Amino acid sequence: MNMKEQNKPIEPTRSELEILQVLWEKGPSTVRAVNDELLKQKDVNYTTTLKLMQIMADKGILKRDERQMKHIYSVVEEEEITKAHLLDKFVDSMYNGSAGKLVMQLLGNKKASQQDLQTIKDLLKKLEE
Amino acid sequence: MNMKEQNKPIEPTRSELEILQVLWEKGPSTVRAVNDELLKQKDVNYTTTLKLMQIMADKGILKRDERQMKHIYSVVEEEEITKAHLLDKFVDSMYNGSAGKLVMQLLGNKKASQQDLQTIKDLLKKLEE
DNA sequence: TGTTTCGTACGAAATAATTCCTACCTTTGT
DNA sequence: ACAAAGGTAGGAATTATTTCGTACGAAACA
Repeated sequence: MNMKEQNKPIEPTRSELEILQVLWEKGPSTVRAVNDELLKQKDVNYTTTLKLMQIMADKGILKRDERQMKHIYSVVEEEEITKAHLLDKFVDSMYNGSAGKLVMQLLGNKKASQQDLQTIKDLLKKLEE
Repeated sequence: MNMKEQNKPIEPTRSELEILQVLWEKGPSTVRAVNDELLKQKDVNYTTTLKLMQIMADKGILKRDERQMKHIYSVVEEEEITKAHLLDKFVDSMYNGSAGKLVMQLLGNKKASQQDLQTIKDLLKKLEE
């Protein structure tokens, strides 16, 4: 019944992304749990979240375990895969595909902490080998 | 007449982003020029692009020079500022604010070329000073 | 000058995304 | 057994975004 399109990478909408983030952080969850999480950030009705998650399941972004009355939703695609894809798209469209340019901007920003710098240095060292 | 909201950072929609990209690359342009550029990627009607750019001007994302019949549109905010803002948002929402995590993913990807790596190393060296 | 081409303005239609109302079922607690 | 609380399912309403038709003015040119 579901019109899944597993081949094409997903393009979550803004709201869908919010839900993905909760599920990434919390792991498989009920709609209630996701909604409670979202409520910490914004005002949202329970059935709105329900509907959204149903739609996402329909699209194949989420799957759910219906064995219990309280359905458990989880993310279909690996978190890292989805993020990698979104990052690629971001780099392509914003930095013309140049990862270097992106990092340059990132490090030029306040966003990069000392710890980040160290992480990156270590990573580079590892890549040398 | 314009409902500009200069204070709040802009949240361009998907289509608006496409237009911004053209303007970033080509500099101030007519609607015709932007549309021609977009046509290389997708099928889009001239008046669609016109309308979109008018809306963007209305929102304060673009400004235009109406002195000539062929209006010239340009981007209001510095390219770097907008990109930095979008990058920030991306890091925050996808990597919980950790620039390090993002770079890790980036370097783990095929997306980072040898040149990118060198760029990043040089940048790090410069930051040390 | 007349007509064709190219431009803007603007409203409205078509789509996409988001939100919520209502119905109805199950579980829980009295 | 009954009421209250908490679930799901769907449709419908709303809002945001995208697309395009039509009107009409200015420029190009035969």
